[in-house]
Amino acid sequence: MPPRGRMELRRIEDRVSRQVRFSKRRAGLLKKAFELSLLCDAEVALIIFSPAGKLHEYASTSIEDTYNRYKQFSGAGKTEDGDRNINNNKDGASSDLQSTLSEIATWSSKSNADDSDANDLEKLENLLRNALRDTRSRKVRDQSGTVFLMPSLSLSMLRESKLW
Amino acid sequence: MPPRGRMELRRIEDRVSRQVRFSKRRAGLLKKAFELSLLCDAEVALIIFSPAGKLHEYASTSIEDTYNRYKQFSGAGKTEDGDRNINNNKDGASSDLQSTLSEIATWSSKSNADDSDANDLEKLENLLRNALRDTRSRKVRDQSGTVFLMPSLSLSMLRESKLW
DNA sequence: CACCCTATAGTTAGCGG
DNA sequence: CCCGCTAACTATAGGGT
Repeated sequence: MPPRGRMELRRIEDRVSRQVRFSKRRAGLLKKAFELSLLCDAEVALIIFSPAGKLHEYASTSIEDTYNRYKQFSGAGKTEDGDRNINNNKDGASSDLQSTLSEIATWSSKSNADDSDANDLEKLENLLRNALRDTRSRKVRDQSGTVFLMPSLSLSMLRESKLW
Repeated sequence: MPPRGRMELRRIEDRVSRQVRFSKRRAGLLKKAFELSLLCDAEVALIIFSPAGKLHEYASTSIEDTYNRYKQFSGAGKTEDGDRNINNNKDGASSDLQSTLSEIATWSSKSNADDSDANDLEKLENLLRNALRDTRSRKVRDQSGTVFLMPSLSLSMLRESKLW
């Protein structure tokens, strides 16, 4: 019944309606931002001020960090490519564990893990999950160039366990 | 064909697929951000760094202005309470999480995660598993099977998430 | 503001160019 | 990367509680 006609793309005049729409769309936007960062391994920072002046935010790492990175970027040329691969690996996946661990390190340094809200907790959980998966799937090459998988615990095994 | 099965809410492993999805979802997110600001007269700032490190942004006014407004705000009228009680542990398990995270942080700072041997990797894996277990122990399931988090701040988003 | 509900507009995964 | 396509999923307007 609702989205029956096409939505008009212009400011909603009715204050009540505008506020309601804001709440719903804000939630949707935050969710999308979260999904983008998680699914695509992107760094996202989102700041929203409601028409009433209330602050809402989302950050895959932290608003400050991302803003600083933004400033550096826009200050220099925007054409530079990946600056996140400190140790330039050929397969790219190798640096993921490292960056994930860095995120966890940053997270833990916030030192409020015990009082975190649902958002933060979920974020942490995903970081841990990713890191765990990376440790398991990590490929290692010995001197002869042979590739083998690092240790233990298969995914299916973990999935069956009570941990998951 | 397209979204045939349900989307799994976790990092996309395939690099090509991840990049493609990033492009599409980035466009969608930017559009949503624009619509929110226009329809609801909200001030929105959005910064996105692609997994490859490329910058994308949207701002209803300007990134700088909105960030400055954000900085003034942070500390005052935020909707979430900050980390004022750093040492407010509710139980013993909480501090375990914290200390585990610290270990992981230390571990990551060794900066050779990619080249570590099997023993170290296994150690890391155990740390991650413990931390993950701790985060999960905070989740509660009611009689209807609905899952929610102990530290409140309800999030319908989380409830609908396929992560749980 | 929170939720719930429903019909429908909008978004998008996976492919092919 | 962009563009198009289609099926299938998601977000959401409007209304009620």
